[in-house]
Amino acid sequence: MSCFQTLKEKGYRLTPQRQVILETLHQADRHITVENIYHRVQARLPRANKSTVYRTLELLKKLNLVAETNLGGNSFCYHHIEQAHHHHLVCQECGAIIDLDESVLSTFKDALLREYGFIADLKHLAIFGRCVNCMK
Amino acid sequence: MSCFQTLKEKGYRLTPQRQVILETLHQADRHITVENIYHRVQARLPRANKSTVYRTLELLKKLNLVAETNLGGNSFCYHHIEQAHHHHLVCQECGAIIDLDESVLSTFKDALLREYGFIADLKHLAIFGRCVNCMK
DNA sequence: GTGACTGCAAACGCTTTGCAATTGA
DNA sequence: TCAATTGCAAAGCGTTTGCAGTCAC
Repeated sequence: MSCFQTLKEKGYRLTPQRQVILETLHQADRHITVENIYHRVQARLPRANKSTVYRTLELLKKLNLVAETNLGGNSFCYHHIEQAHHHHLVCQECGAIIDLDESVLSTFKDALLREYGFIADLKHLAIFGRCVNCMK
Repeated sequence: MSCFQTLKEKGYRLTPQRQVILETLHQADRHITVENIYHRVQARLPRANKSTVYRTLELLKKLNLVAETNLGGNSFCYHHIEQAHHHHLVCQECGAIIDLDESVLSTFKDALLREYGFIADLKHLAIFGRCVNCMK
């Protein structure tokens, strides 16, 4: 996996814990909570500790390998940064989470740059509202 | 203040604590943290307790009188919902928070409705990125 | 071999809750 | 009056940290 290389290149060690956490993030095709990551890691490395998960996520965030998102709960969600969809429409009624393509945002980003000189980093965006089904 | 009426109409009591909290939210022209609200309330009601602030904010949220926003820190920010600016551009470099007008978002919201049938509730939006000054 | 990394346990900060006393209507 | 509301203290929960032992390189 390419992120294994990235770790090594930057001088970080490729420990089993980090491998499993990275693989977990890849396998989870969408957002995933710390709790969830921890459980999946523990299934493969029973002695693994939650602090390691937190510390690894912090490292991966720093290396821009994962993105941190607040989807409305008390805890954060994470996803691997190479994934196709980086944006979420979160239905506040049924909790559905719809992936949103980058392309939809381009005109909006352009407007922000034009009007405010602001370079929007929309990797972590979550938009709240009500989905099609709940509008019926 | 109109929100005093709203409280009463819905059968809630207008206590001094709630008055002061509401006034504090009005006086704070922008987002304000629980900690900040608490300090301002305490200045006027020395015996006031932080749980009261939390409980009042929860009530006001339920009544749609205040909006809760996560501006990136560990704690949430609040602002009175009648205010003109509901959106924030948060500079991840210098921490600057720029108010963003609703109008900029209208085309974006329209696109979401058109493409996904999704009614976006953009009252609480915070957009991360880099501001003009930090781009120099 | 050695410093980066981990597990453990304890601390931390924000938020919530149970309960008895208080108070607005 | 009396249920809604408050203050207080304690618990809850996600996250962070200090440290001694371990392990990748």
